[in-house]
Amino acid sequence: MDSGSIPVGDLAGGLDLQATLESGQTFLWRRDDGRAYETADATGGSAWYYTVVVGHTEGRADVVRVRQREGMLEWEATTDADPLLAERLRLGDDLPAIFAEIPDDPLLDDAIDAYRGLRIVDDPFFPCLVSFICSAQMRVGRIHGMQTALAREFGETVRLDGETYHGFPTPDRLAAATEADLRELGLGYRAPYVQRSAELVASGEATAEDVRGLDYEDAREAMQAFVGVGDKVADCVLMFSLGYLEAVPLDTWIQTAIADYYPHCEKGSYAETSRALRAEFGGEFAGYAQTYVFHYLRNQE
DNA sequence: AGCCAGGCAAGTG
DNA sequence: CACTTGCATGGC
Repeated sequence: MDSGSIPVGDLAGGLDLQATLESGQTFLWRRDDGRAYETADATGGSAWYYTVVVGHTEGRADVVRVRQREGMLEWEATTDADPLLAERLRLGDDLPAIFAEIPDDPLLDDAIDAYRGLRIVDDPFFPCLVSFICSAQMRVGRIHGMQTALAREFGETVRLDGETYHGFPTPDRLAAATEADLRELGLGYRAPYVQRSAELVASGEATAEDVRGLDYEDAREAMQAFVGVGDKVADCVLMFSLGYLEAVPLDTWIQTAIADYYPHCEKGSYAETSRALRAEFGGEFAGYAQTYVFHYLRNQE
């Protein structure tokens, strides 16, 4: 077991680990105090979170545990987690510079003040894709539960200190699952979408490389080659895995925010409304603004 | 009991 | 192109 700590007080804009991991942008981390993961709560501030990383070390999966305490991001892992955490948590993002690009308005100011230090994540593509295919018409807590179930049933196991951990399943493994297998895990009508998209990735018929590097709106179209991916899911994967920080996923919460705060942005179609809200949120880092607003609104009664 | 949740695919006009 | 319908499931 390796360990280390990263002084996050020195980072531009700091870090709020709990908000970052529990804001519904990643479903690959679990809190090992066993508490609910549905919304942020006061006890999560120094909780341990863990994930299983597949493909970081040749020939095996790694376990990484982190917690934030006294200005440090402390980690224990079966590998050197410093570079991994810097990538996954986008510790290099200059938050003050990003906030400077986001306009001031009452909602954005409140949301950013409430969760300053929340960072967009950089998740691996396939797990992120599957997570957001599963997200359709589903609450955050249950999406998280589905990914846990997928890992438990189909993921590679890692044993450490007498505990068994499960990594996220590979495309091959989920492509080989049947729709009935996946329905048994509670995926509902999303089951065939996950299976068919896994086949596309496993066969190479559609991959992240078809999308990476395209201009944002072309990338959003290209994402829809995957089954179960429309405009909204595409935007989530683009932001949380492929680094398109201008993406503004229009989910039900954001639609409500548009109606309540930005009615002039409602243009009748996803593409036009998204474009208008992207401009309203300052363009280049509009996704950051969107993610703060989503987390903020979702945690208001 | 009904309504809702980080929507999408398929069918129709 | 826009619009409508069907789709799983658990929590409130």
